[in-house]
Amino acid sequence: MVGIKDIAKAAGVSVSTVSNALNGKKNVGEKTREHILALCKEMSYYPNAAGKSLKNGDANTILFNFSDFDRNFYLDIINGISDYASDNDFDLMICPKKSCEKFMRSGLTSGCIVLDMQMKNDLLLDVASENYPIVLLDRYIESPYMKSIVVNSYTPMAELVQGVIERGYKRFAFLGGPENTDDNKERYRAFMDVLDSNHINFSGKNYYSGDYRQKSGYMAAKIMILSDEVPDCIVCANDNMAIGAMKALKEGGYKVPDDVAVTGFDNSVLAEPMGLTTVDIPDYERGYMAAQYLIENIRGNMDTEPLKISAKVLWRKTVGHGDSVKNRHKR
Amino acid sequence: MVGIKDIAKAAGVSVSTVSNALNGKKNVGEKTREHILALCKEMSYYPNAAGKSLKNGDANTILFNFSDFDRNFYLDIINGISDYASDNDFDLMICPKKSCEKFMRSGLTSGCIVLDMQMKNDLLLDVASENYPIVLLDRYIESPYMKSIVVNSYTPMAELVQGVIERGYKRFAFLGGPENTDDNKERYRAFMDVLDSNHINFSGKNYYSGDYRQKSGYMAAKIMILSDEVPDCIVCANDNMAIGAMKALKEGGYKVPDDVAVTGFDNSVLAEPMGLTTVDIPDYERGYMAAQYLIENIRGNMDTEPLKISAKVLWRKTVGHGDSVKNRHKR
DNA sequence: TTGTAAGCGTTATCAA
DNA sequence: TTGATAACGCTTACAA
Repeated sequence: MVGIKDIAKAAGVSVSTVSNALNGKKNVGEKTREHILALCKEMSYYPNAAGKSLKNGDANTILFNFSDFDRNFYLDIINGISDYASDNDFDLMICPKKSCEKFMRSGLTSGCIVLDMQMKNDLLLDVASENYPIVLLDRYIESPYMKSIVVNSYTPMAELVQGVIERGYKRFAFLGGPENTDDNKERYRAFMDVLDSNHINFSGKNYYSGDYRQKSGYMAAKIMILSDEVPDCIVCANDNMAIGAMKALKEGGYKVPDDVAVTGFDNSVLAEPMGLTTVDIPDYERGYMAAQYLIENIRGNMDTEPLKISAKVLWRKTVGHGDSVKNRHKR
Repeated sequence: MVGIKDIAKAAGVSVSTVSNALNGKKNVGEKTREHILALCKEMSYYPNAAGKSLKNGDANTILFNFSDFDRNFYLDIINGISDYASDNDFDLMICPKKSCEKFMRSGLTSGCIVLDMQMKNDLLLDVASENYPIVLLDRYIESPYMKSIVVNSYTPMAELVQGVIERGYKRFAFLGGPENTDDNKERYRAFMDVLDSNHINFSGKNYYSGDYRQKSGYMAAKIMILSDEVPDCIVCANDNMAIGAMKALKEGGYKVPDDVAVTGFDNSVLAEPMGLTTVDIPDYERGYMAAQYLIENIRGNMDTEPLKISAKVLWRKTVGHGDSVKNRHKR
């Protein structure tokens, strides 16, 4: 691999002059600079990042960590991060969980955006520091070096459930995600609060526990059908599970929304074409913001005030009018 | 950041002993080793990757490059790569186009899997070398240092079109992807060949050019409708465009498959829930294989024989029986 | 079994 | 305007 030395030799100057030329320092003659730059291009020289980072510790690279490959909104988030980072001359590295700790601690990156429940709190608390700020998505950890960006799930979920009730639906099931995640808890809390304030009873056996994947939604709905406990409306903690549930309902001969209404959360790529009523989370935007805060924090303007962003209910055709459901019960 | 020196000082030994202990060299006393390892854990020491890679050039990291954030099968591919890499003690770095060249040339990675049409041939030819093998997905470049893994689109597309014809469909439109991509060319070629061998005429005005995104499929179908050129069957070069086309058809009051049949390609997450007839490409598997070949090539067992992998037609409900379409024409 | 020292590619300091 | 040199954190001969 061609290094700075080779360029120096070819140009007949010292390595420091080459380095200065490349980094836009002004202590180098115009002619020399041009000559050097031309040579670099010609010999296709690229600075070795390891040497660079070793010397000045400054990586100008941010890390994004994720690992649940089923949740395809990641691509939008990455897109947002990527845009902001490259506008600010930061490189972006993306890592699945397995390699992530290494890259966080290796000095190759100057900060990290974390969206992965598998990353343990202890680890993050240990890694985060003055010189290695972290931005958390969908999660909160108290630390002077971590900023949280969390979607306010409560408000839109409350609006959604209230709207469903107003449309005449009465008997609910809730299909939850992983129980340890903050977003699932919040979505469920909103659901319960609205039912309470409408004096609608909800018994624990109508809570079904899933993992945000289609299959778990499918299984949950299968169980409802087999045990003859199909409700008026299945409120799901995300779209994937809602899609899974719809599939099972269809197989079981139930019509959505005539027999059962279904709601999701996320507005994933599937939601719009399937007509799923759901909540839209601005993924590109939160990726962009995450990168923005991270880079500011790296630059020393530490801001770790937790941030809530808002999301919007999208009414689509998987929720109709409860009346039709009532008719079903009558017959 | 705690470095090897700090550990050495704390353990009362030299840095080389620490290094030897960490790298499992046998010239270290049992007691010393244990003591050192314990200290590393305690002080949460992690080797600095820059120093390491600078010294021995050997990064044990592979790079995956992509950038079209709309194509969500990437996640499956990444999953496959990630699994093979971590089973073989390689780290995985993922990069959008913008940062990719830097990471290829930085010495931080020892090889790259490329799935991004925006990466120019010239660049790849320049980067690839004995010490930096590349695996290309969906693309072929002649080079002693690059291996291609390409999906055989021809056979399944031919099978698909033949099947559609046998079901009674006669008038076709083709909705193509980016014209410069090999996979689009091959899909179109198969389509044409089968039409030819069935003596079905196809006029150029029924070729619509898209970019693999939903919107372009939507626009194309809108145009068909507005110009009253709706065919019996729209064969699309990928699923996204097929979904877009279906949306436009629906809005225009056309029923799939009763009025028009639609086929896709990719078996994306959308295909199954929407009942789209398509071709399934084993994404996880090809990611896995790409990682496998790349790592073998890095290890010096260079194999650059281009590889074709096969894909399978999945018949679903967006293709019915051409008879119903014929009825429509009669009325 | 352990320590010393050189060197990987870069940049910063200081001297020429 | 340029060049020599030290330093970054690590590994590896080689010496002790």
